[in-house]
Amino acid sequence: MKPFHSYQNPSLAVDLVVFGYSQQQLSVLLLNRKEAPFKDRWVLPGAFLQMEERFKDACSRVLKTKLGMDDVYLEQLYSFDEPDRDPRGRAISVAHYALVNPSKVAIAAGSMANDVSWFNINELPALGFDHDSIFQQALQRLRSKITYFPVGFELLDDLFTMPELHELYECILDTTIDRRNFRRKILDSEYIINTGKKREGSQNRHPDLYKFNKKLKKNSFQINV
Amino acid sequence: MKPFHSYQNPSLAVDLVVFGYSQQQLSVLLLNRKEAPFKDRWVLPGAFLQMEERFKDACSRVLKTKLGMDDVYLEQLYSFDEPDRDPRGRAISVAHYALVNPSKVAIAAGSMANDVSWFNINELPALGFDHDSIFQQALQRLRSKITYFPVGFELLDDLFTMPELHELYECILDTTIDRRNFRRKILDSEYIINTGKKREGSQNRHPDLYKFNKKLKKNSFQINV
DNA sequence: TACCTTTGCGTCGGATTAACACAAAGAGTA
DNA sequence: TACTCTTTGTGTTAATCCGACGCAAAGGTA
Repeated sequence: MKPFHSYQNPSLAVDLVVFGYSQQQLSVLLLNRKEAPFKDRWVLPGAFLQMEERFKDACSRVLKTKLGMDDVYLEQLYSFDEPDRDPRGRAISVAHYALVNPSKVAIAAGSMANDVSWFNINELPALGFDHDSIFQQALQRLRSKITYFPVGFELLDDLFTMPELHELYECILDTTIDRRNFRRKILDSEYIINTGKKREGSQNRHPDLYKFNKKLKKNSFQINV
Repeated sequence: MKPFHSYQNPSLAVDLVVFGYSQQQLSVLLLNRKEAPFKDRWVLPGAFLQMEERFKDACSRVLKTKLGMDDVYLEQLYSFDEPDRDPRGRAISVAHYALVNPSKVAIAAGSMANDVSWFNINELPALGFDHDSIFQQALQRLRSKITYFPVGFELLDDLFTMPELHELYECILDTTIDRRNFRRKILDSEYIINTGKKREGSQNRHPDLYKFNKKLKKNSFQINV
C-alpha cells in the first residue's frame, strides 16, 4: 500500500501514556532513550506507523514487543502537531493512553532491560520531546473519564473490594471522597456486582469482593469531585 | 523541512465538519466532489497537510480559501486511520469541527460556486469516504460539549435573546428543555450578560438582548438533558 | 470478654431541580 | 380606552439528590 499523492508527508507515529496502579499509587511507564536526540532522557514509548497499520495496531505492537503486554484498555487521546516537536524533522504523533494492571504484565524490572520503568505520576522526571504535555493531557483525560465512565476496573484485579476501588478514585482524582457516599453512588450505578465472596487475610472485617458489571446501562454513572 | 526518516509515510489530511445555525436549523457544510473517487458525491471539506503546517493552519486555509471564512471556533475531534478509508491509498485524516455563524460568512450560495452547500443535519445525503462516521462523531462531540462548556454563542450573533439561545440548545440536543429552568441555569452560570437592550420588531413582548461573558469562571456550567 | 480497626448500612438536613403558575410587555382590534 | 392574544420575565413548590455524619457488624488481638 502506498500514499496516493507524491507530496512529501510528515512522519507519523503513535505515542503511549501507559497508566498502571499498584500499592495505592498511579504510575506511568517510561522509556530511557539510548540515542540522540534526548539521549538518556525518559520519554513515552512509541513507534512509527507502518504503512498498513492502524493506530491501535501500532500501539499494540509497542505494548507487546517493547513491554510484553497484551489486551489492554486503549484509547486515542489527541494528535500532536507542533512543527518543532521533534528536532529530527517534521513528525506527527497520535497519542494514546492505556490502562493496565501491572500485576498482570511482565514488566517486573529485570526481563525487559533496565531502560523501562514505572514512575509515580507525582515524581516524573522532565521528559524528552513534547511528552510532558502529552502526559498532562492524558492525565487530565483519565481524570475526566473516570468520573463518567467505568474505566477504573481496568487498573484493578478481576475481583476487588470497595475500599480498593475507593482508594483508586481518590488516588487518580487526587482528592478525598466520602467512603459511604462513594459506596452508595457506585452501587446505585450498578457499575459493579457483589460476588458474595470476601477478601480474607486482613486483620479486620473482611470486605466483600466485587466484579465489574459488563452489562452496564449507559449514562448511569457520575462521580462528582 | 523534511520528515526525518526514510520510510514511506501515509498521506496526512485534515477534514472539517463545519456546523452552522440559522432559521432554527443546525446545518453542516458539504462539498460536491468534481473528480473520482466519489465523483458527484458530497463530502466534508478538507486538505492535505503541508510540510510546515499545523492542523489548525490547514483547517484555516480550507475555511479561508474554499469557504471564505475567517476566525471561527475550531477544535480537533479525532484521527481516522482505517487503511481503506481512501481508495487511492493510505491516508490518515485528522478531523476537526468548526462552529460558524452563517450570517457572518460569505457562503450565501452564489459566489463560492455551486459545489458548496449547507445541509440540515437531519437531511444529509450519504457522504463519500468515511465522512458519515466523521460527521456522526462530530455531532456527538458538539452535543456533549455544549452541555458543559459555553460554545453555543459561536453559532449566534454577538447579541442574542434568551429564546434564541434556548432554541439553539433544543435544536442541537434534539430535545425539549423547560424554558424557565433553562433560563435560570444559564443566568446562574453567568455564561451571558444582559446588555439592557431589547430586540425590537416582534409583535409581542420584546426580549432582552444578551452577550457572551468572556470572563467565565470555570466549571460553572452544566446543562442536563 | 474487652478493645481496636475496618467495613457495611442508614439517617437527616440542606441544596438542587423539575414542573408549573402567573404577571408584565407589546401589538392588534373593536 | 379596553380587551385579546402571544411571548417573555419571574416566582413557587414539591420531589429528588447529595453531602455530612452516626452506628452497628465483622474480624482479629490482648
